[in-house]
Amino acid sequence: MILELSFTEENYLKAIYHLSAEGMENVNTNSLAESMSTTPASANDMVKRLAQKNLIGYQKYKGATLLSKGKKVALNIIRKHRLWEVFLVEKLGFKWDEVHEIAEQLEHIKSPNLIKKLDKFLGYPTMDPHGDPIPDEDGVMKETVRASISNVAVNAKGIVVAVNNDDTLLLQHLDSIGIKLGSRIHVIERMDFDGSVSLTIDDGPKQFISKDVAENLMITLTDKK
Amino acid sequence: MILELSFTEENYLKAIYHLSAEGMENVNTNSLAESMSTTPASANDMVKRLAQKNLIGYQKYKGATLLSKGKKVALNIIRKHRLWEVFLVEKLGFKWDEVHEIAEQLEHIKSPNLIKKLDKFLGYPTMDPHGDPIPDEDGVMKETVRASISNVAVNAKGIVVAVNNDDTLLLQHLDSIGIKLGSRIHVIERMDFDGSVSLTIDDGPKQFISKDVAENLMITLTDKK
DNA sequence: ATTTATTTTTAGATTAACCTAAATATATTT
DNA sequence: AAATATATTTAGGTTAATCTAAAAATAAAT
Repeated sequence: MILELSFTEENYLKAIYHLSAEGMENVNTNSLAESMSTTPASANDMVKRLAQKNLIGYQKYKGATLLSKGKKVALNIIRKHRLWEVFLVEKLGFKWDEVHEIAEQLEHIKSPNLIKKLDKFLGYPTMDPHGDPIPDEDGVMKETVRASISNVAVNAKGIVVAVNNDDTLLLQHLDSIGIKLGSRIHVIERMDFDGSVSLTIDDGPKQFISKDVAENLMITLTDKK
Repeated sequence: MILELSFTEENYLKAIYHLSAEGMENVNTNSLAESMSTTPASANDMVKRLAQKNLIGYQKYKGATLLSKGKKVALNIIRKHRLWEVFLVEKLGFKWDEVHEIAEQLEHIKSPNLIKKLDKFLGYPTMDPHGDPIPDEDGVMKETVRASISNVAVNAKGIVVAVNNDDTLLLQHLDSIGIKLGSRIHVIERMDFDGSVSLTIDDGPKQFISKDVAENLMITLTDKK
């Protein structure tokens, strides 16, 4: 049987997934309603509907949990969302912080073939522009590791997700060499004697940063397995 | 005021546009219902709704016509549809006859900025993979001219929309040199003494076709103005 | 010019997704 | 363990988009 879900149903499943991932064992009605910007009554209606379709488990007053079917749907939506974000940033030139809204729409386009081809077109990325991992077709995500550039292996690729220091001079320096949140980093070499690092930023020319800068730059990378 | 239309409303406006373009002065309820694969009662409901929003003109028993506001919306949807089709074919490698369904979904994504950037990414195309013209941001379409390759100017670019002959040998020949409906043709040279033509197919290597073949191949091209 | 056929409209229902307000459970305090 | 607070559910209603069946208007045919 082909499972035809509405945009709303898909969004609820996604919200339940995210709340679960944040540690909520049983997703309660109020959190879900808040996360969906709606009323508890509406969320409750939807929870009943999704439970009846065997996408989530639910008992009165006990909250909701994704069942395998629902989890698969949620991860597929997240996969689509993140792939589209990569497309918007890398192909269309959007900034990493402009793409969420648009991806929220694109994630509901129904065509497995489209996503296969998009994935290929993008070079099978494993991470979105925010540094979050992209689930594969079976819903499997590579673990995301967050580390300072001074600690990652040579040849590592990752995305800048934080700067551990709000020193104006550092921020200005980063700006001048073109590093910002969302920048794609490829670490090329680390000099032993002073800990400085050579790397590329968004596939640009090779650049050098000092140990001091490297230590303050956090990137996420996807670990094998 | 920001005009927020549902997918359904957008689809009805598009259908009314297409029926009008096919020569129907006042779009009647039955045709509209058929074109939307729904009942006359439903089409009638929607016509009333669209008329109330000043998108179409409508009088009982007299059918519907697009008003300027509605026409603008319709042309914008068509613009988005056709740009997405170009993307699907040229960037993702879909066949020209596989993209309609997906573009029907993508055309409803709301983000003017997205379409601007997509248009740029695609190199500001003026024609979709079926040879239909793409309206610009103001809803203006270049006229589409349909002509045999033996008649078009040297340097013309167009899309194969018909083969004026169903001779099996011709069709096999076209197949062997890689010409099919939807192929992008760039005419490079025409030899005066025998009427043969050199051209590229989908930006491939230069190829030659005889006068006989050229005469039977119809392409569309967009005319200046 | 009636009759017949077709088209269009209305009336009345249904379903998904929402809402508010009230009722009921569960949790937390005292 | 009562009382109070919070969370959850139910009851009842709304709107968009659909439907079927019947009524009304227009068009076509005899």
